[in-house]
Order: sequence, then C-alpha cells, then structure tokens
Amino acid sequence: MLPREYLRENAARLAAEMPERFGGIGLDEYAALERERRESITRLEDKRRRRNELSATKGKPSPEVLAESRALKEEIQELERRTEEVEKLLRATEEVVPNVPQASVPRGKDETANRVERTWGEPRKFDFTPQAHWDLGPALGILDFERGAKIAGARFTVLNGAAARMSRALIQYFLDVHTQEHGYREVLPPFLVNAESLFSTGNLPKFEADLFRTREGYYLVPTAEVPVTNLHRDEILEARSLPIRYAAYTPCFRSEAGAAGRDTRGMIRQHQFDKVEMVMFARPEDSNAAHEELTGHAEALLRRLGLPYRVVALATGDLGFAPAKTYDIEVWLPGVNAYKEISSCSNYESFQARRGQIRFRRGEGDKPEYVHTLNGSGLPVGRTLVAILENYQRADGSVAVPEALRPYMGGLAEIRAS
RNA sequence: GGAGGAGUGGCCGAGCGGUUUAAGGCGGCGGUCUUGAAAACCGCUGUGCCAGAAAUGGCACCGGGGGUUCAAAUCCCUCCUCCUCCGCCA
Repeated sequence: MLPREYLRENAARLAAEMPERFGGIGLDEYAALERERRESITRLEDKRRRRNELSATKGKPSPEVLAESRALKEEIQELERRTEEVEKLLRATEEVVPNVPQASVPRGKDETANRVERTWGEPRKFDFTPQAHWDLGPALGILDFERGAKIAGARFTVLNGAAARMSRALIQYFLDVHTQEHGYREVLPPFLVNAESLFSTGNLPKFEADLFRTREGYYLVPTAEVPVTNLHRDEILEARSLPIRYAAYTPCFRSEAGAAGRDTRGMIRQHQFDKVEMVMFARPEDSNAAHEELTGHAEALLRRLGLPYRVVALATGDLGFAPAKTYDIEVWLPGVNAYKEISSCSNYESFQARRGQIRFRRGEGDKPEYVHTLNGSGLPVGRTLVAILENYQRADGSVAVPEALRPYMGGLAEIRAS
C-alpha cells in the first residue's frame, strides 16, 4: 500500500499519467473521500471528548448529565457508522492500488517496452538440432509428464532418477552458495500460510484466483517470499540488524488461473515447483543497491552453471502489482530458441512493509520507519533443470552435468538413458 | 479431537463496572550527589490517528472482532494464540 498523504496528493495525477497501471481503480474519487473521512473523524472525536468529560465525574450521574450522555451515545454511534463506512471505501481502494514504479523503470504498456540491461554468455552453437526438454526428458526416462497428469493432473510432472537427484542437488547447491558466499541465513518456513501473510506481500485480496486454498482456510505458498517476508510482520526491527538476508527453499503452488494455453508443453509452467528464494529487508536508502546486489546473486548461480542469460528491466505495463522495480533474468533455452524468464528480482520499497507493518527504528527514541523489502528467485529448480538439459545436451541424446553440480550428484558427469 | 487454565505497556506484575490520566517493580534515558563509578534520590519512558505552521491539544488502543451500559482492562458472545492433561498421529 501507499501512504495516505501521498495518495491524497497524487491519486488523480497517477491515474492520468499511467492509465496502464492506475486507471479504473477508483483513484479519481480518492481525495474527496479522504477529506470526508477526516472531517467525520474530527466531529466524532469532539463528541467522544465530551462523553469522557461527563463520565469523569465519579459516582452516580445527575439527571442532566445522564440526559446529555444518552443523546451523545446516539450521535457517537451514528458518526462511528459513517466514519467506518468511509474508511472501508478508502481501504478497498488502497488495497488494490499498485506500487509506484521508480523513475528508472521503462515506460510502456506491455513487455515490448522492457529494456535489456546486460547479456552474459553466448548461446551455444549446435552441430545438430537441439531438442526441447519435453522430448529430451522422456527419452532419457527422467521426466514423466503422462504419469504426472495421471496421478495429479495437467501441469504436474514426475521427475525420475537423475532429474529427481539433480533437483535435490540444485536446492542444496543454491542454498550453499547463498549462505556460505552471499551472506544469507537459511530458513525453512511453513508451506501453508494464512490470509494476513498473503495480504502483506500483495497476493491478496486481488489475486486469490492464483492460489490454492485448503478446506481449513490456509493457502499453499505460491513462493517462499510469502512466509519469509512475513517473518517480521508486525515487528519493529533494530536498525543495526539491517540488512537482513534470508534464503529459503520451498515448493511453490500456483493455480495459474489466467495462464490457460500459455507454456502448456513441458515443465515451464507448473502447478507445483521447487524454488530457492532470496529475501532482503533493507533501510530505504540502501534498497536500490540491495536490489542490484540481490540480482547479482541470482546471476552468479547461472554463470557458475554456465547458462547464458540476459537481465531485463520490466516496463511499467509489465511490472507486477507490488514491486517498484523488477529485473527479470532470462535464460537461453536452445529447445525453443529464445530467452525465457528464470528469475524475477524486485524492490518493493515500503509497499509490502506498510501492508505488513514491518518497521525499524534508527535509534533510541526515534519514530519507527517502514523497511524496504526485496526478493528474487535464486533460483527455481524446475526451470534451471530445463535449462541444463537443453543447454548441455549432446548429439546422442545424453546430457552433460555442469561441473559445479557434480560434487552434489555423487560425481555424476553425464545423464544417459538407462 | 476432548477437558481445564491463561493472554495487561520493552519485560515482570496488580487491577475484575465510575479518584486508572493503567498501581508497583525491572530494564532504558536524563539529572542530583561523586575525583570517577556504584548506591541512593528525582524526573522521563509505547503505537496509530485527528486538528495545528509550530508549541501543543484531542481521540483510540489492556490478544483480535462484536455486544451490554450514561460509563468497560473489568460483564457477555465469538475467534486466535499459549500452557497443562487425555485421545490420535509422521
């Protein structure tokens, strides 16, 4: 959420300047509604002050006092109703207003306006026609889409043998690099969370359709970002503890409500996948540097695995609901002859912190301030596995295991059909 | 899942319808005293919101929400969390 004072001043301007992001969500009436709220609170508090005065007299009240108190009770209840009603309307708008993009975010209505920041590595030249992972995997006997569909449904996959082992190796490898070299603390959070947690991160109330929900009202985590960011919900952190860096592995569950027909083949878009996520809490003045740093940590993994990639700054029209800025990292996939998103690294500034009341205090006696939250995939297991299979494939259909991963796979150097 | 108990300020802890502007203690900050420190003594000590240029004034908050009352930390309902015991269970 954005600060009230900010929205009061800028609501109309935002709707006019960036209709692709701020149009049609009720920002035009915001300022008037906000003024009404304050006027009604002022009147209400005046009545309450009078009531407190009257009931400050000890003992049984006189008939005159009793009469005035009774009248006040009615007036107060009426004003409370009005105030609450206006407050509700304001909240309803505030909860669905997306974050304000930073000045460095490219302007444009969709992903065609995204800006390539840098590219690493050269797409490998093949002297044969490289296969897509949905052909390679089943041929090697390590990806089983049919049985995934049978035992669960579409967009579920069974990993066998070397693919299962490589998934486990990747989780271990990512966590080791982040904790031992990048300064992150490892966390293993709950995989089910409550609605409050999803509100903080911005998944609720607007994107409930993307989530799986249990009978008991819990939600399956769509990413470790949700439980880990909420670790410090409703807390006031000490300034000297910042920045805080967490790395967490969780499975991720997404209903992919709006994604019918997109990336239907293979395991690019699944209802369930594994991911290691990086989450940071930083001081406001440090968050942009932290964002670059965190993005660099995801890139480091791809470089060590020898996977060519590029970093893209998302445009205003492609930017998600909660981030102020996002870098997508796209990995080269020979099977589809294109760069495909493998990591998304975002700076949320105080947007999530305000929703979840995540604050810090600079010094003794100072007012609490909102921290800035950041997170990024570092990295998703399934898509990384796909990238390895496609980039490291050989003419005979076998796949080399990246050097960095071999120690995590008992020295295994290649994957062959068995 | 069943039975019982409990949630009060940074922490401990009193209060169980109207001198509570939440007693008292601990911790923290400032001061007096002291060559310095300790002890002792004195003062201060949260969050959000409204009005105001500010000084300041006001309102709300005793786990969350709702109710009763002229008046609620205190009474009622409901939910959540924790503790003890029983049952079940990886």
